[in-house]
Amino acid sequence: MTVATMARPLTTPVASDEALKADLQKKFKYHHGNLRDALLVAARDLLEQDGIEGLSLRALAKATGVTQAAPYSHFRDKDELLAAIAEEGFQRLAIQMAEDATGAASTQDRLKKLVVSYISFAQSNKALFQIMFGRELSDLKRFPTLAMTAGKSYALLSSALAGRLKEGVDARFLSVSLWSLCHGLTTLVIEQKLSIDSFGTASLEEFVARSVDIFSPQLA
Amino acid sequence: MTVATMARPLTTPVASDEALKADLQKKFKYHHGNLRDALLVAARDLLEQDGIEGLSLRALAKATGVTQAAPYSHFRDKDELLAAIAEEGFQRLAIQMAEDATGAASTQDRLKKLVVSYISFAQSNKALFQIMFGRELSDLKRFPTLAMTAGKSYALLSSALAGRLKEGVDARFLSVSLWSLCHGLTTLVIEQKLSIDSFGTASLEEFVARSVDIFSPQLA
DNA sequence: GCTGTATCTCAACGATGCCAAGATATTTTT
DNA sequence: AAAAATATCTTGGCATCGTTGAGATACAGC
Repeated sequence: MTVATMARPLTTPVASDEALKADLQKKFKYHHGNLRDALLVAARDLLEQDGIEGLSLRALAKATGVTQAAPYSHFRDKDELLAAIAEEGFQRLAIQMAEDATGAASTQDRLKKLVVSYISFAQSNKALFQIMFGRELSDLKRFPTLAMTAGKSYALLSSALAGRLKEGVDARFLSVSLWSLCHGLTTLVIEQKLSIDSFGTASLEEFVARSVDIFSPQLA
Repeated sequence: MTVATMARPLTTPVASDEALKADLQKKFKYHHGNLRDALLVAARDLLEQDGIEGLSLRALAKATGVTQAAPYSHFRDKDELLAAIAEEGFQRLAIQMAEDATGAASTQDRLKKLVVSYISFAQSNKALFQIMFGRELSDLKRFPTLAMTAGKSYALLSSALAGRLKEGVDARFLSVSLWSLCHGLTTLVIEQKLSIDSFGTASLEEFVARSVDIFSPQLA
């Protein structure tokens, strides 16, 4: 949350909520003046409130005080909007992970912190995470920058492992393996396929710690 | 595929495609006679052809030669249909996994075969798998049998580990951990978040084998 | 100031999930 | 066997959604 407002160098820059609100206070103009950003901000709010189902272009238009067709001046279709949202999400995820993992004592510790951060992000941004990794973005080829941005969080995991592996261990194999565990646990928790009662906030960290420990013998 | 036609003791029994086709050949009656099953079969076909987006109640109605509102005599809403589809999917998944893992030489071998079976199922039934584990089924409380059936495939993994752990290793922890890795890898592959070029059909099995080997030190 | 472009409104299309009322077949009851 | 009750399907319609085309209005560059 604060992460996003603090970190401004996004490829899809979004005005802070405060500045945006001031923008909306301006006397009504035929031209909104900042509709694209307003839509993205409204989308973030709508996602938090009503989840992924509540996010419709019409609802977004109404939230920004504009007619249904207006968004189409800034996004070719809904997918393009979702791609923008997802890309911002990937940026925030990578930033939060990097932040949360600073000052790690060891490679293992860094891995644990990265994974916990990943899961935490998903938990506090469930709908956003679903957009980022769901099947709403069908044509990945349409949004080439998306895949690149999405790779940043994986790169954090991957580079945390690089050069710290026991001889003979394939780096790519191990990082994909760990990412799979991380991502699988996340989606299962988010989608409530795991009885969460056995994972309190604290015990989830412990779970991650023990999981990463399984990978430790592969490290130098 | 053949698994489903061979194994008939499903909680939601579905007539075989052949028998169903014969059913449809019958002279048209005002009462369809077997609409519920026909809808589920048509849904399976539609899912394979057009994916999850193409699966609409209206398309299903048209496919079974019936008007839009007819399905509502058998399913309260779309979610109830999806739940039935998902439940059948979970049954098939568990059956296939059990089949594919028979005759395993060791615990490790059995685990590998179970995981590979899981991924294979998802690959050859992408849309179905998405329904099973996606967010379409919002209210899990509405379909209490679903969670139970869904647990069967996990139970296979879990019981393959039971009693074969090194002393001091928590069974639940390890099975959830392995399942997370399995499920995460699956969704990432399915959703094309992993560059698949590095995973041929053969090399994916090898990847799974190596992943399971990471867990081996935890086994007795 | 004029022109061109970007932005937004208006009205509409087709598709979707869903529902109420009625018609028709099947089952149950008498 | 006749009648009543129920299950199943049709008809017509509602609201919502993404999307589009035509036109109005503001803005930018000349």
